[in-house]
Amino acid sequence: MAFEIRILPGSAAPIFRQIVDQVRLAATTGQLRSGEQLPSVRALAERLLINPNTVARAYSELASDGVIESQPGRGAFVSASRQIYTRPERLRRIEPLVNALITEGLSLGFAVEELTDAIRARAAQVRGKQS
Amino acid sequence: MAFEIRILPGSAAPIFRQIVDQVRLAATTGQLRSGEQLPSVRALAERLLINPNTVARAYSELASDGVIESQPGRGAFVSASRQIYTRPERLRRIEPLVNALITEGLSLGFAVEELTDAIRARAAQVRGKQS
Amino acid sequence: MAFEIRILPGSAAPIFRQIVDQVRLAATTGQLRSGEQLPSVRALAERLLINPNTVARAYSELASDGVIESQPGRGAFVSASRQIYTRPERLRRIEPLVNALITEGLSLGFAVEELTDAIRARAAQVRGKQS
Amino acid sequence: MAFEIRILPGSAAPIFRQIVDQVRLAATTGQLRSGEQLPSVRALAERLLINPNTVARAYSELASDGVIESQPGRGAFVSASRQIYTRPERLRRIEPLVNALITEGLSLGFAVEELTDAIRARAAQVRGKQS
DNA sequence: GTGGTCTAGACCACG
DNA sequence: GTGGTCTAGACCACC
Repeated sequence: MAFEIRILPGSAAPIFRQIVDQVRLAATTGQLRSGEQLPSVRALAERLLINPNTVARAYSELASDGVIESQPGRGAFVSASRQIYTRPERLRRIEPLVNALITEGLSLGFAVEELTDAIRARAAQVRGKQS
Repeated sequence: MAFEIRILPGSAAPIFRQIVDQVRLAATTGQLRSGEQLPSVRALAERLLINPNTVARAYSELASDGVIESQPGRGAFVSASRQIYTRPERLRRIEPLVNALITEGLSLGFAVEELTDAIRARAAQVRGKQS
Repeated sequence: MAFEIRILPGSAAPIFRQIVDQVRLAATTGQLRSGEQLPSVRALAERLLINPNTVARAYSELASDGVIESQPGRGAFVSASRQIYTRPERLRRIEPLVNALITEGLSLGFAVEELTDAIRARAAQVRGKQS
Repeated sequence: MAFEIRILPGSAAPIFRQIVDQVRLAATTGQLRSGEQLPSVRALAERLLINPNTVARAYSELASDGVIESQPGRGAFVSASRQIYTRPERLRRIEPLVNALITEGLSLGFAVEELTDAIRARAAQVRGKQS
């Protein structure tokens, strides 16, 4: 598997959130294929040197979001990809992040073009990892 | 004053952060002019039905960010706008918001162009409030 | 750790400011190394016999100044040192202290050379603590 | 009189402190001569557009410091200049300002030479006003 | 255990 | 009246 979950120790984001985000993104971009098996809670916790509860919480959130399916005793598997949110719901979910970027960005003195450029650059980076 | 601070009770953002963000954005877009006086700590607390300490904390953060100047015994006033952070620091501060938008946006199934369009649209809205 | 925060009860400086200044200076001189963990909010409050909120406020200011990074649930750690303010902003921040020293110093009858000597002597002392 | 007290409205220093400092400095540098009469409390308050209580407080502090002598009904006069503090006392009084400048200056990334240069430059400015 | 936020209420300096 | 500081005590999210 080319896909490796990584925890950034200096990050402000909580560890369980980092795991959730990485798996969700990988599943969306195709880095993780539908049906693929994730490492077990215990194995991942050991590899990342973190508390198993933290991994369990991440998997639980992923399962309730429909990204993975946990089959007790067998493991966790990537779900068949599907749009789970309607377009209005997706807009509702992205809006606060757009607002935060605008507020912080303009206050820091960035031009709108600099922000959109940064988005494109970062997106290219992320997509580049796609296998 | 056309400018009114509003607290959204259901918001994930803490109250003091909502105040800071609204004042910063208003100062950036020119809705609040340099030299203009803000409502007093106690007055704003009363209007928003929150504790004066919460407002004081917001004002204190705005002062250390150079957005306002607090003059004990006199009041709080909007500063002349200036760039206080170095470019690397500004990039460092905007980066997590760019990452969050990309991660969440792509996971939700948005195309990169949809995200940059949303940024531009929201920025135009915000700038439109400028008096 | 050779580094010990101390509160001077008779000092004009507020408690949270004394903490901020001591940590900032220690981080600058290398007495506190990048990555090093600070005492927890509660532990330091207990040791200094002050309210945890006061320590929390000091840590929060240090974090927004880029001196430390607070990781909820993990602790507070010294950041890699970096220049976060533009040169005009740095001058703006040092100016009132220069003015205060000049005004008070000359009024007390010190010659300018005596003041610069005192600066150099004190700086040497401070740097000497470097490990 | 070449000497004019000026209040900087944007300054963080309290108004009474600004008055005290300017008078003390002027008396030390000879801009105000021994025996010279100061404006009356009411007159100064009117000219500076501030509360008479504030001027009265400044004069009272100056009088208790021996810089001026208030003669009820006649006005306030600059005292004969004299060293009122012993050298150890003068050092004791200047020390916290030296420490503050070092702490803030080094934390901001200034070199010691930059600080002493700033002191010299500012002192030259102040002395230049001398009549 | 960790840090973060909020409330309530007190006291101070300044104008 | 203004803002600034501190205490006490509560609740939350995260590990």
